[in-house]
Amino acid sequence: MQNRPNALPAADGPSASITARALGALRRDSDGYLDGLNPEQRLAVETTEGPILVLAGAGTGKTRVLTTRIAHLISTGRARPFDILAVTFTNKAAREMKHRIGTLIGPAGEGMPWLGTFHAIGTKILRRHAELVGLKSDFTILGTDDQLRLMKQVLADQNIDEKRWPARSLSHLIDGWKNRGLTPDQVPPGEATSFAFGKGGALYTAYQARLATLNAVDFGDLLLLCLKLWRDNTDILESYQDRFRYILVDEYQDTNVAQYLWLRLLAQKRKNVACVGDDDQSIYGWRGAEVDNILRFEHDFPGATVVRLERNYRSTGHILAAASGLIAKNESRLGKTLRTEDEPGEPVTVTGAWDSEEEARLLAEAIESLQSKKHPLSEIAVLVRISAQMREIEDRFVQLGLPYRVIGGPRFYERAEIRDALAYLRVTMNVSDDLAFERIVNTPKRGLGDATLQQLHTFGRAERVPLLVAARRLCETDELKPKVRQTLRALTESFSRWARLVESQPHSEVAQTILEESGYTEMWQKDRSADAAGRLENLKEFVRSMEEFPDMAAFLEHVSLVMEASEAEGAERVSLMTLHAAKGLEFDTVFLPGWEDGLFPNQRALDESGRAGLEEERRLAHVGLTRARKRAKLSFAVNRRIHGLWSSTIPSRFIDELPAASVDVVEAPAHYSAGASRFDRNPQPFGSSYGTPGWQRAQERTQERTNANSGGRGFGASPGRRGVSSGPRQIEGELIAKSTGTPSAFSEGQRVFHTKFGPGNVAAVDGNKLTVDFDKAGRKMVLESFVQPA
DNA sequence: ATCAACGCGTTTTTT
DNA sequence: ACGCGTTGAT
Repeated sequence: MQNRPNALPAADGPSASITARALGALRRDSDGYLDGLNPEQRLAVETTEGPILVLAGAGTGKTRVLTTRIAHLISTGRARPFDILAVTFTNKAAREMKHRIGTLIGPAGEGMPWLGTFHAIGTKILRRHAELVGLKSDFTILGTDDQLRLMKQVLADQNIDEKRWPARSLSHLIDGWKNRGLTPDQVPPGEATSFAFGKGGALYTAYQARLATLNAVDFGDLLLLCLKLWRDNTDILESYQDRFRYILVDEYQDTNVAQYLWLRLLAQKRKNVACVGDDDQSIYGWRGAEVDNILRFEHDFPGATVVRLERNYRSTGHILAAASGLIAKNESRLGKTLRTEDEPGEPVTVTGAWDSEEEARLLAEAIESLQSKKHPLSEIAVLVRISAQMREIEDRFVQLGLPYRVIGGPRFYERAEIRDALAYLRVTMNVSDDLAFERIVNTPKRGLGDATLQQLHTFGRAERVPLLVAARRLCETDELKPKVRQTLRALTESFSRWARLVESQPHSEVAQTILEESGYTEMWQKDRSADAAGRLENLKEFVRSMEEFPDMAAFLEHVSLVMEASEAEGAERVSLMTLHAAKGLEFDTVFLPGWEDGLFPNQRALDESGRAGLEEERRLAHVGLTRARKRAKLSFAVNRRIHGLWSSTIPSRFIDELPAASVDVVEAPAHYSAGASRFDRNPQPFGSSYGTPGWQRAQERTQERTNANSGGRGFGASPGRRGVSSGPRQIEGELIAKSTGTPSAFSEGQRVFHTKFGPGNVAAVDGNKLTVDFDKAGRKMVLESFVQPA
């Protein structure tokens, strides 16, 4: 261990004098914020000088260390709030940190101007020096959708077939380069040729040029342009190096190369950089995170102190043992062993189900049983590998009337109506926001179609003016048809009027006016589809949320960086989310369904990234297990529908990797059971027995304990055939009826549901065509395959 | 302009 | 299977 207390002379000159530290110690005692830290945590807080890596295992008090460290720096007088740079990945994490610092040292922590996400801080820096990287300081930040639209334009400009070379791929490619800190001229020649017959690099250049003319940046640029700024202007770099006396980084294992370079440039001079993270929780490799950054820390920052936080304050012994045993199978890790002083608690359970539907049912039943034992639903979570698993589980919850909420669903600001509303505001605030203008020029429909837009583009490009200005000018000419000219003039005049309104009225009222006068609200009011009401609701919430900001510009800035919904908390509900969304959360009871090879570990991760992919999947499993305080319940299904096809699956290899002593195999209720062999990892008929790995031994152990009958052998039914062992259930009848496809499954007067038109009654049947009177949409002729019996 | 039919992709998700 | 965006017919 190279950990040493910071009793050695501080390399940093007189600022850390003995008296200063003695005074600090004095204040420290009175504040008492160090009380209750364990020795490792304390070391992590008090080692203020020089590079330090804090390896904080799950539930070891990571955030506490981070916030206490900041409090310590401030209250010992080593730094003032604005001397500290503290970066996080998500706005949520930044908010939480601000809040906790506030409770720790009171209002003194309020003014931490440099606590925020990489992107927020990058934005702040770029706005100050925009002209040095070819921007104006009021540049717009493009979201993913704008980025894609721009990408399409670039491809069209270069006459590249978008079918063959989709904009999405190009977007990925360029994002990948930006994640690695590469500007167009730095892209390795071999890679630049990999898209559209060698045009990859040229397209990147063209895309950047388009961004520049729009005075816009994408998310990657927020970091990349900082790098450029600092490399080209050493004096500015130095001013930031001096400004940030202490640097703290949260979730260091999630940093990508660009972020690493960004940090390294800033930390180079003072080297007071504290990175907190956990290599065992690195689960974002697929979006550019480099586990290597954390694995290489000691190499990158020679003489770094490494502190391991291994005492877990969250989970019981069995849960921790299961998680530790599993993660120990990974080779690329720095190595930590979590320990707890908590009791062993309940073993982790493993349950096999015949199919995913039975799995969902067992899961819901287990939750109901917990509920009846007075376990709060808010302390129960279901964590799935992929979102597609959610549907069946939700169906079950809905049937049982179990209240649940999905965490990390479609984000508020990504909803179409919100993006439309934002586009109106953006154009109002900035006439040259062409992308926003294009989005709403014909929303609601005003008869301004492609042809008109094309004209605007041509004119705008020729005159080098934004689309809105082009529209204004074109209205002065005779080049437009009278009708088009009139609507277009009305629109441009509206925007001018709204822009003036911004000067004189509260911004949320202006927004309200814009939405009404533009006909946007009306568009949704007229819309009879099922979700229109929800959209109007969202718009209302959107306008309301603006009031929290001083002005329109501040609001737009916030929105472009913060893509989160403010969801009502605290309701008594089960939480349902992906494993990724669960990072950082904890619950008393955690259900982990779908532990099957191919699903988890995910086949695609395996195919694309091989061993590294498997290890990342294993880390994901580790993250899942360590979310649980008291109970972790794994399950798998032996049959699952994948892309619509039923296929048989085998239990996840991760199950075998769990330490048997901490795992209980739980039988599904008897009437569904086809015998113990349901758990065979090789579910061919008459189960050819390949190895009989550890977890079956665990099963035997349980069987002894529960005296269960283990008489079965093989499946008795071919894997594809359903319903043999799962008992009579109505759902299956329905499925069979659907798949056998009788010609006239519907009859007059029947109640049906159409995905677009909602519920209605069948008025007439004609072969596979139905005439339906919909409750909201009126009488329509629809194909049978578009409706379901309701 | 609207709606049905066709085709495609389909892990995870933040900023 | 399913949900999407795009195409093609009215």
